Amino acid sequence: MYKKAFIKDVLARGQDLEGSSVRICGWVHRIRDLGGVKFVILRDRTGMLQVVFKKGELEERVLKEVEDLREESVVCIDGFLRRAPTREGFEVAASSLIVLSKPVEPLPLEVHSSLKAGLATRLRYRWIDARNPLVSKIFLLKSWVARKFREYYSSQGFVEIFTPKIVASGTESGANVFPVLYFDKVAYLAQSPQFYKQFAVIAGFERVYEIGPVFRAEPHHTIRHLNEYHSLDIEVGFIESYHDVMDYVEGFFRKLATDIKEVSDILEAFQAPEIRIPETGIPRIPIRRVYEILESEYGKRIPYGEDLDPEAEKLLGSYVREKYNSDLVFVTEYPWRVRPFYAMRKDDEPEWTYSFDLLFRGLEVVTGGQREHRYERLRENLRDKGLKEEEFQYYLEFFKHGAPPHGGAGMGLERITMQILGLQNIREARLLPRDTERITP
RNA sequence: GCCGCGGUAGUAUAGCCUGGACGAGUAUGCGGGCCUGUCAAGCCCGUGACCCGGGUUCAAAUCCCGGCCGCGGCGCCA
Repeated sequence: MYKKAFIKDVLARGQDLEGSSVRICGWVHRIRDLGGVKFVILRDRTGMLQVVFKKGELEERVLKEVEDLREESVVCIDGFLRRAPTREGFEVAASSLIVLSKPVEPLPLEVHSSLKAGLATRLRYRWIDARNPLVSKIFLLKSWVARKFREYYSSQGFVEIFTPKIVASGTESGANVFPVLYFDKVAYLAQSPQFYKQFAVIAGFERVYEIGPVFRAEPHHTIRHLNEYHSLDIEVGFIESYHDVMDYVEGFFRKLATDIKEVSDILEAFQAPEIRIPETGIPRIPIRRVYEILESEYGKRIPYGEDLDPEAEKLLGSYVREKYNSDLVFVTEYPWRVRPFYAMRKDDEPEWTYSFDLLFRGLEVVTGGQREHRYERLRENLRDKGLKEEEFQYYLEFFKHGAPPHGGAGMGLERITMQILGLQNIREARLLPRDTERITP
């Protein structure tokens, strides 16, 4: 290994290391060449540190080599750490330089100002864009959210599962799936692990979670949709009502809210506020009540029994922010006509379902609910939706041999990341986004 | 899928409405030079662009049509 320490760790031990020799490796962020003294700002994943090459302090030969450096050259530098009036309080007085790689052509994007470029350009040259410390922080946060997800659900007795992404049919109508050639058959990329996480519960694992890619063939042109994204999925058996599912979702968001201090540096960089959840819990408002609130508070009319549109979600977001001091709100009991066939309908009001969405700062980030686990009811639901039973035969079979009452939720990892940081476009939260036109790099 | 806006050096922009000194400006990058304490280093010299195709016109970066691409709104969703 060329590299022993990250810059952040060197700086953290600055007191102890002062005067002793260190090696740091990374990318050349900036070069300030004053002739007899040359400053190189070296950057790695964890931070930046100034390196000084000074005439009289090192061999002439090394000083010459520095003149060949370009921004984004990859180097290792040996030197000793000393105090200096830099932002970090320290600098490395270089004694030698190892050049591991040098750009073969001018950079199409400048790392330090990449955010001034258009998103299309940045994504085209994402390997350079992502070196921008602010950009990389998005993915450090995303990684953190995924880790918290695993931590939380593991601690609640959930088992991580890994389900197929090549499937025989869509989970609903099949209209928005990507077909793939599977030997001599047509298969599809999974639009959701829905059926298989239910399968896992029924197969006896009781509580399961999965982090995996999902694929949506919708030709949307918005700042909140991707054709490939990562879904945080849970499914849990032996629930008494869909409120049990919401409790588990709420538990995860509470963990995010309380542990967010671990990544406060990232939040600060984005000037993002902490996540507000009231002591009394995330409000749970039936959609029929939401219609009333929207109408009376904002004069916004949603046809009774229809889904909320993006404007309605934003309005509701600011409503709960003011009324409950909450960044989050559950909208519950969605109409049967806008929910999939596997949703459980209310016992007394079959036109409404035991389902919910979770809105985070006015954007839908989670969908969930109780599933219909009763074989005959499930068949009825299919009929009601005008779907052909044959097409869901393999799914229906799961329910023939003992299925506990269960429910679950799917959460959009990129949407959660986007909302925590206040990103303006979901593509920012995906290293290599797939959208209607973009399949490279 | 429907609708709207846009495409100028590597990057980001000015110019377009009102066609003509636009021979396309500026910043940054890139190439070169000066400089021993910079920190968005500075200063000097150089380099480099009107998306593609067609049309209107004496004349098109500018107006019109088509295509491709980009951005966004809606629908759908996480």
